[in-house]
Amino acid sequence: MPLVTLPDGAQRRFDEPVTVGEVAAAVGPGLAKAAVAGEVNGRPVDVSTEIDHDAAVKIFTARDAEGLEVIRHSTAHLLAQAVKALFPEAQVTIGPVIEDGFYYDFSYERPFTPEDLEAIEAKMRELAAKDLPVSRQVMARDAAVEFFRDLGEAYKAEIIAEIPADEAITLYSQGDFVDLCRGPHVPSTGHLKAFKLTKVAGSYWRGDSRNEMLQRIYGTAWPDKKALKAYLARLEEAEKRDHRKLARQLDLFHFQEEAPGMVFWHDRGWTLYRQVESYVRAQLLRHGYQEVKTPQIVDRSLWERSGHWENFGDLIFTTQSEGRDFAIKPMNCPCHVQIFNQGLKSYRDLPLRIAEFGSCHRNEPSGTRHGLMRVTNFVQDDAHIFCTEAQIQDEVSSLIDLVFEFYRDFGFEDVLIELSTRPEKRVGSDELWDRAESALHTALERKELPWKLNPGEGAFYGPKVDFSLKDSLERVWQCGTIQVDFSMPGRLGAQYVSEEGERMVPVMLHRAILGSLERFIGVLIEEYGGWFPSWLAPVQAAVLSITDRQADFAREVASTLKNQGFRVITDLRNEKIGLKIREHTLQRVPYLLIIGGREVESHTVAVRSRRGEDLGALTPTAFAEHLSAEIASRGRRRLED
RNA sequence: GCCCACAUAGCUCAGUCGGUAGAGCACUUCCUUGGUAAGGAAGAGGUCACCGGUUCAAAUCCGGUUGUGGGCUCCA
Repeated sequence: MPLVTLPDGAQRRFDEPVTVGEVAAAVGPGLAKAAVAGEVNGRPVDVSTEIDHDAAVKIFTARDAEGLEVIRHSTAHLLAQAVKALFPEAQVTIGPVIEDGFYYDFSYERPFTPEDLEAIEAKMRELAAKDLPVSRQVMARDAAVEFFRDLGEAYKAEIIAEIPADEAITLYSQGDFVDLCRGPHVPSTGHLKAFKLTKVAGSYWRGDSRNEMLQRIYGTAWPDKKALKAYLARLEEAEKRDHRKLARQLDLFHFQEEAPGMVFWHDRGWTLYRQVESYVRAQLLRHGYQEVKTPQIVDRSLWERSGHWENFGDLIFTTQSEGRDFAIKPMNCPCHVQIFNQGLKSYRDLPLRIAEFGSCHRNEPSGTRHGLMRVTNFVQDDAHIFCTEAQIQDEVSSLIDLVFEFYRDFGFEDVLIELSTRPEKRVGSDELWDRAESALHTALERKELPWKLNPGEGAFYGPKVDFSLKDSLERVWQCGTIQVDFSMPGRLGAQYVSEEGERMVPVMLHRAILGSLERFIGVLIEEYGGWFPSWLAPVQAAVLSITDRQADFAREVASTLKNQGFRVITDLRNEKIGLKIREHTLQRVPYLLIIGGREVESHTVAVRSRRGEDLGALTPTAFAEHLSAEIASRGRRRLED
């Protein structure tokens, strides 16, 4: 006699065990038809799952996040079914749900072509239209291994063989296709109505580059056609914000073949870069940092002592001169230790914060470069904090605050935090790692921020907390990082004299907040879609004349504003005002100051925002005051408001 | 490094079956001095990424290299 409690608190008693689908039917026929999965006492289940005890039951449709996830998962199975139907030799491996969709990895003798993809998608539609029932069955592990081995599915058999022997395995089948799966799944393929295969790619079996390459097919799935269309439109919009595309349109920077992964910054891009740099520099001053500059090329022996040569030797650019081997600096920390090592330090000097806009070169594996996001030559807003073990907690804690202050000032709210712990290949004793990891862990816990654990992903010298931001296509890029390092100061001979007069080895915190200025600016460009707030905009105002007769006054207004430190250009060309407005608006210049006969007469400028708003006539002084206030508030207050 | 795709004028792109290349915008010159998102006319502009092969003939077919894009792996 199960008593079923629904999410709204309503209860229903059934005389006999019922399925989730029957519960849905009891609520209403519409729900029964739309149900794709359910939840019994918090456990995700199929619509066909039987309930024989009192239980809290939820029923999911395509409109629920949980239901959509089931749809995507089931669409991945549909994809596998279609591939097996068209390419019987292909072997299935795994097919998880990801953001906005799913993928499935296949082992096949050749890569799938775009034409294959079309054929597969057509087959998927055909199978969905047949509305094949999806059924679940339980099998003993060993039997399941044998079952898949007989089918010639070596990968599936390998996966199952790793599940404990006493665990029962669930299999889902639709038509003649059977797959290992925890479920739940939609009751029948007819529930899969809006999907599209998006791309083919290679991927390694078990994500290990030593393994064979599989063929991965990506797809997206939605509750209905309208949502699918909206998603595709959103993708298209996001592509317009691609920083590489905007770089060309806004004349920010370029790359060329002769210097792969190294930026040629144009005037406007470099202006943006300098604004970001000035912001950081001002913050360094406020927060007790020294700013230093260290050499670009340093004898290889220093990198051998620091351990970088051993760990990253193949990625370090080198150069020889007069029989000496130099490394082109791949990072700044060993150099900062050299500065620390000059003169004997006292515990009174700690914490000592050494910052640098450090230009680094790394010969990244080909295939990893990506616009500004992953480059060969980049500048870190790097700093190393030398401190005692007792000071770690406070330093890390204020660093986390600082990271969030920076990101907020640039307009980022969506920050992902990860704690990465000791990797297999590392230096330092386990006891040191315990202390370093717990320092970061405690700091995060005290902030009560959401964060994710990344076991084994730390640097070779210490654990780290990473802060990541997303680009326009929701790709995640690591920007900020805070790392605790008990090893390198000792390796490189850093010491200070303690209160007791003993020589001690300091702890070193590595930290970057923006990460690389290149990457950060890449994300920044996409975040704003090129519509930078005035404090960052490469050009803050353009003075446009209507005819030649206003040229002198226009020049005068521009030079007055420039003398006050504003970034202003003039456009005195013999062109119609409409064309000038169009061009500077497309360049996203925040304010257009238009000068015709009337303005010359009244000593004003007609102000137009890049959004097309007419802000009326202002004297140059009044405009300057407004713009100053807007810049000082970092865009939180706009002249247009 | 691995898998797939791509590389044609400054930009965005077309170029069929292998027969020495085309558009729009931008650029230059001239006309136009026009009040809030494209005024008009004319002109110039290409070793079809690079190297090699097949062919009477290659932007086009084949191989390689480099770069770029989408993923995978990596990222101190």
